[in-house]
Amino acid sequence: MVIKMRIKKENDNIILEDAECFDIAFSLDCGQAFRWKNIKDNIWTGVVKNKYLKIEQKENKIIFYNTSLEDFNLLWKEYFDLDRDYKKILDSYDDESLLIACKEYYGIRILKQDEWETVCSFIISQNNNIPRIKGIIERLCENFGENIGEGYSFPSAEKIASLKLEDLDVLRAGFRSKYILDAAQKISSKEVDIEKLKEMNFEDAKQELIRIKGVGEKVAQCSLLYGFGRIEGFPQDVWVKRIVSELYPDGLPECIKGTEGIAQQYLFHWRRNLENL
DNA sequence: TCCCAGGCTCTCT
DNA sequence: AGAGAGCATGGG
Repeated sequence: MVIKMRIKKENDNIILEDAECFDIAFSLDCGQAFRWKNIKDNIWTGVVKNKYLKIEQKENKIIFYNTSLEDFNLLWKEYFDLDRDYKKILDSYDDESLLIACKEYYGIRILKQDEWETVCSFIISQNNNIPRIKGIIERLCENFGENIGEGYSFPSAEKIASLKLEDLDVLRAGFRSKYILDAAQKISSKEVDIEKLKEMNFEDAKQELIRIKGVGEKVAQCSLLYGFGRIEGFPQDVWVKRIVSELYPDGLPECIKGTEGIAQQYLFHWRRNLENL
């Protein structure tokens, strides 16, 4: 499969030209990742694993500042899911409402985030609102992550597992702190083994994740979709449940079979923004 | 002030 | 197995 885009190196930057179906603002701010900051216009900064990135979109170009070709190929290409043909997938949809959502928010991509970070982040997301989720995660990184010069990395499961429950009070995460600690302990001890999860089928992997306290159906689906690249995941939060009951009471459209997670992300963002009008 | 947030656990039927 | 209360905290 060949995806239409051109990759150029210019000074210390990587320039991506004519990438199809890639809107960085939609992708970074549609509720799947919580650490990206919109510093101005269409410029965003964030930290993934131990790398800081400043990224800008203008016209047909996306600029990855201070990025080596090696980092682009080894990290960012996967993170932004650049080997997947989103245009082809969206073109295959034939459901009326879904097409509206896809047209309105064309360019959302499913980010391939770090597995542990995703599990932890979506544990924090439960019964919570997005500004507060971002705040808790920011405090988690500043207090327990590593200073990488510009910003902090997301702390490892091992680091969090070494802490006491009351050490997490600084997060002001409420009842979620004990879940964060349990997730860190089970993952760092490999009682829940991330590497093995990657080899499992979707249902088995989901059941493994649910062994972590504070991880239920929804958090497990989010983890698999955003952290493991399992685009067949279909997390149903309050918004998606509304969509399903309003539009698809008799079942999801056949056309999204296999790419449910991508359809879900467009529908989620669309339905959620309708409410804010 | 009150309601609610990208839910889960525990308890009671 | 299905329903409902309780949960910590703070944004709007």
